[in-house]
Amino acid sequence: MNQVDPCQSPKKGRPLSFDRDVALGQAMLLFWQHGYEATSLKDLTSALGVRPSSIYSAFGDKKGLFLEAVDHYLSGPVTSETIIADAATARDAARALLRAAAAGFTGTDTPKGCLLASSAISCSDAAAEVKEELAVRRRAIESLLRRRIVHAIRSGEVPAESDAEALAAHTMAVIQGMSTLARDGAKREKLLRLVDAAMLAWPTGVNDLSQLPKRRSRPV
Amino acid sequence: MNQVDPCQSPKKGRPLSFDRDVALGQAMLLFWQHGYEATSLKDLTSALGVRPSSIYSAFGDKKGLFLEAVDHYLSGPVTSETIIADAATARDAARALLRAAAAGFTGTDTPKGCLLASSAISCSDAAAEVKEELAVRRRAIESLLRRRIVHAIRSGEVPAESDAEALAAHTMAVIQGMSTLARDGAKREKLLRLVDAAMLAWPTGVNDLSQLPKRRSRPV
DNA sequence: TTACATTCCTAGTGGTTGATAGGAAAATCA
DNA sequence: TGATTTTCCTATCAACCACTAGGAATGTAA
Repeated sequence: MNQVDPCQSPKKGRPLSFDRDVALGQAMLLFWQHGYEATSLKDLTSALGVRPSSIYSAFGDKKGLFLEAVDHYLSGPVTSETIIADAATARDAARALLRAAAAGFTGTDTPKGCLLASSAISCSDAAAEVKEELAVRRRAIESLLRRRIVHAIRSGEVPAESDAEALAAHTMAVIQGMSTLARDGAKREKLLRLVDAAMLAWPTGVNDLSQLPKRRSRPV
Repeated sequence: MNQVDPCQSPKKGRPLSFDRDVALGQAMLLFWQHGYEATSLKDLTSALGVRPSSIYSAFGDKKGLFLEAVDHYLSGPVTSETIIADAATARDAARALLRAAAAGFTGTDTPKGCLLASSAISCSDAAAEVKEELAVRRRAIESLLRRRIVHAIRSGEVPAESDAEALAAHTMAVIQGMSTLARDGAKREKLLRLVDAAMLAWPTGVNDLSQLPKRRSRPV
């Protein structure tokens, strides 16, 4: 109780010589490009301009730095969660996710592909925990999308005979596959056409509310 | 000229103490599970029961062993090439590829996922050549499928307004995405339903010859 | 039996890995 | 100023990495 925000009262000892968020951004880019295990401490110290002991005192160990870099990657104004929550329909949610992925995986000033999808697909036994942490985050996005589709089926927005789990898994598979295609050199325009092809897997019947005229906010 | 098959005339020196194909199979399983860089020479020598010097004299170096293991992985009675060539339609080719992937990525006595899709997605600069070799093989499969679809469009089997490149890329993305899903624990039954969902992206109009009665081999 | 060709085994190479010990430096607080 | 707290820098650790030199072992050919 009576605990003050430590960010308002300056700490006592020697201040950090580097910006923690900037360092995380640099580390994120390195892990994004080369993956978790292939990014060495030497790579990190060189890019961040920070000595090893400072990294260890600030982030614990390499795994801690990586997981914070992943959170840095997943944070931001637009996330999978906000995309799914803000979409008008479940189908729009999937399409928005796919389009955001196509764009994000082919940025001009970032590595190609997806950090979440490519940085620890295969690894040594020593990095098994890191791999599982990424899997947890991937499954969380898939689960969120699946629940959105289930809700859409219950409300009649999506035909009842649709397979929510399969639709969500298909969307996630396309996202992760696009990461590899982007790393292999696929251009953004190709990925966007891939997205259009993938979206044909979604039912567009009479039950698709997005095809119907909008209901007025106040009934007449 | 007058060169005899060296396999028929036994070589002179001390014979190999191990079966080369068996060793390749073991190496393939290790690379399949842990990827290229995370599989160490120690792992290989332990599993293969072969000393380092023997590995290097037989396969050159780690990269040579890996690439031969990849060829071992891609060889076999059923390959992507045979699947695409044997399919009745382009749509059947894609579906057969996807189903074979779903089954192959969830084998009970093999690692989960796809060696081609997971063993060198991200790597250090030292392994860039290996990564590119895998990308070449992935692109070859995609190119084969795309040409099959282009041919199908020209023959009227697939609607003319279809995007062959996008359909092929979508199929490859789903395959690579299923590899990650399988590694994350997805069961075969789930992947097969994912395949059914993905195949809904294919046009099934009046131009789909697979929906029409088969033409007799001899015209009446 | 001898010569030769090839492989195997032992023991190591230099280099890199992630991580750390110990003391100097830089800030606040009294 | 002097005490305290925290971080930074130098130097280094043991373990592991892919890889190899050199000689013993094991086969064929004459």
